[in-house]
Amino acid sequence: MSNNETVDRPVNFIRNIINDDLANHKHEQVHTRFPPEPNGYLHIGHAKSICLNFGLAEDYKGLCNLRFDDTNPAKEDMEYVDSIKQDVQWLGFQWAGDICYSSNYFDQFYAYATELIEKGLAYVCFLNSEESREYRGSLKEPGKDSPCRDTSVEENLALFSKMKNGEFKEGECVLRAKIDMASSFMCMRDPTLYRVRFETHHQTGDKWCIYPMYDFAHCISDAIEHITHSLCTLEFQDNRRLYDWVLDHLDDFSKPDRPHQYEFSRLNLEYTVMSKRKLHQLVDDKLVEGWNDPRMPTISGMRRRGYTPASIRDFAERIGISKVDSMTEMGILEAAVRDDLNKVAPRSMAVLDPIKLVIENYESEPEVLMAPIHPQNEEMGKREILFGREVYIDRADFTEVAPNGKFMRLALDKEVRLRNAYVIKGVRAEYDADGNVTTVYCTYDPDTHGKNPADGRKVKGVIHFVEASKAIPAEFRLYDRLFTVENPAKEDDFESVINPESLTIKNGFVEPGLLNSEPEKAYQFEREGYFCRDNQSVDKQIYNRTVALRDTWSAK
RNA sequence: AGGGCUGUAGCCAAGCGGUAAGGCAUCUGGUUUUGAUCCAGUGUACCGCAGGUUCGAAUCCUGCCAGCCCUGCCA
Repeated sequence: MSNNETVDRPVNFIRNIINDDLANHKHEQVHTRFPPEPNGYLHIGHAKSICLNFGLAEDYKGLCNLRFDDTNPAKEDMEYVDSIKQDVQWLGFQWAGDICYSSNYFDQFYAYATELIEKGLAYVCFLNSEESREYRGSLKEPGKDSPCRDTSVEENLALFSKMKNGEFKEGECVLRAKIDMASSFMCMRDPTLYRVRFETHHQTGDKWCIYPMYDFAHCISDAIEHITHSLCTLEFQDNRRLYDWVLDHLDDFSKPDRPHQYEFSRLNLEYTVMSKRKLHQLVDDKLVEGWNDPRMPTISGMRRRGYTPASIRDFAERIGISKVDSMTEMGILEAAVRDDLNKVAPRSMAVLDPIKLVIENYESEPEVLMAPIHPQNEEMGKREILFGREVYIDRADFTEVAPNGKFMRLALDKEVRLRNAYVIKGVRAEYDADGNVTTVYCTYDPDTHGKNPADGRKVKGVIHFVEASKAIPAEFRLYDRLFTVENPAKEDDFESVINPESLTIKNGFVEPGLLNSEPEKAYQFEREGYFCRDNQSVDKQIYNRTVALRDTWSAK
C-alpha cells in the first residue's frame, strides 16, 4: 500500500497477509465480504467483523460486499435482512454494488454440484440422519463408507435431478461429497452438500426444494464474487479444509487467485452474551424489551442507548484482531463512547432525583443566563438557561453536615456554586415524615455569576440544577450490566444470572431547551453522564443513559 | 499417539533472531464553574513451563502443561 494514502491503523496478522499477497501480486485489489445469515439482529460482535471487512476494503482501496448467506430458509426472515442493511449503513459503511445473496447463485451451485458428481466426487446418500451419524465414526475412530458411495455417476446424476424435482421427501436423501471417511477432520468425512427442504425462501420463493449447505455455498459464493480474503471466526478453522477442497475440485475456481479463508477470534464481552441463540432467547422469554432493548449488545440496542457509529468503530480498532480466545472488558467499550461523546455532545443540565432548593434572598422573577454548549469548544456556541428563586438540585448533592473536608457538594452553612450560575450557601433543610429532605433553603451571592467572589474566598464545589418554574419533567432510564457474572454464557442457565437491577428508572427534570431534543442525539447532562432521547417513545420525555461520566471519586 | 488452533502486565494487543510498542484500567501530581475533560508522570511483564540451537531467543527446535474448537441433513 502506498504510504501517504493510508490511515494509520494498528497492524494485525490479516493485514500482514494482505500486504504479502499484494506484494507478491497474488491479488491486485483487496475484495472482502461481510456475510451474515439473516436469522437475527446484528450485535457488537458482528460490528467487529463489519469494521474489519469494510475497514480493510477502505484502507486498501478495495471493495467489500454485503452478502446474505441465506441457504437455510427455515431460519431466515426478511425482517432480519432489513435490519442488517440498516445497521451496516448506520455504522457508516457502504457495500460494493448491489446487495448479494447466496440464493442468487442457486443455479450455479446446482451446476457445480453436478460437476462434482460427474467427476465422481459426490453422491446421493440414502442413509437417514441417525445412520449417517453412526457411519461418521467418532473423534478417535474412523467412520465407514456409506453403501451409496459406489453408485454410478449416471445414477447419481439422475438421483440428484430427482432431488431437485421434489421426488424425495425431506430427510430421505442428501447429496454428499466423496472425500474421506477416515479423515481426522470430521467435516471431511463425506460432508453433506445439499439437503431436501420444502420451505418457501424469502428470496427465491418456492423455486427450490433442495438447499446447499454452508460449506458448499460459502466458498463458491466467495469465488463467484472474486473475494480475495474470506474472513471468518475461529470455529471455522477445520472447515477451511473443505472450503479449499470444494474450490480446488471445481474447474472454474482451482486457480492461484481464488479466495482463501482466514480466521480471527470472535468478540467476547464481559457481562453479556453474544450468541444469536441466547439473544433470541432473551427476546422470546421477554427478559428484555426486544432486540433493540438498550441493554442488549445488538447494534440496534446500542443505537437506542446512544452509542455512536464512530464510537463502535473506534472500539473495534482498540480491541484489534487476533486469534486469541479472549474476553474483552466493558471498560474499553465505555472508554470509546466517552471519548467520542465528550467531543461532540452538547452540555445540558438535568436533575435525575430532584429536591427543591429555595434561594431566600432572590426576590425577582427568573432570569435568563447564558451557558456554554461545550466548555472546551467555544465554536459550539452558547445556550440560554433559566435561574430563579426555586430550582431543583439532585438529592445526592446535599447533606446537612459535610462528612469531611473533601466534600464538594452542598451542606448547611457551606458554599457551593450552582453550575453556570451563582454561589449559594445552605441555610436550613426541611424533611418529610420519613426523614428525607424535601426542601433546602439557601442564600446566594449575586456578584458571583461568571466570576469568583470578589473577596477572594474559594468555592470548590459545583453542583448542577434546573430552574423549577419552567423545568420539563422527564424520565431517565439508567442501565447497568445485563448479567451479574463476567461470562454468563458459561452458566448452566444463563437467564438465572440476569442482573435484576439492569434498569433503574428515575423521574426528574431537564432544561426547557431540551423540549424538542432529537432521539438518539447525544447530550451530556453535566456531572451525570451521556444521555439521549429514547427512539421508541418520541412523544414522551424519556432519556436513556448511554454511559455515566468517568468516576474517580465514588469508589472512595 | 484423534485432529485443528491459542498462550506477551488486571484486560485488549504489537513484536517474526539483536536484547519487550500502544490502548484500556490503576496510581500520583497539575489545570478546571462538570469530583468530567485536558496535561504530566506512574508498571521489575521470569514473553505458559522445561530443555536445546545460537555470540545473542518472546521470536528457531524438542518435550510438557493449560484453554478453545471439531462427531448438524445449522451457519
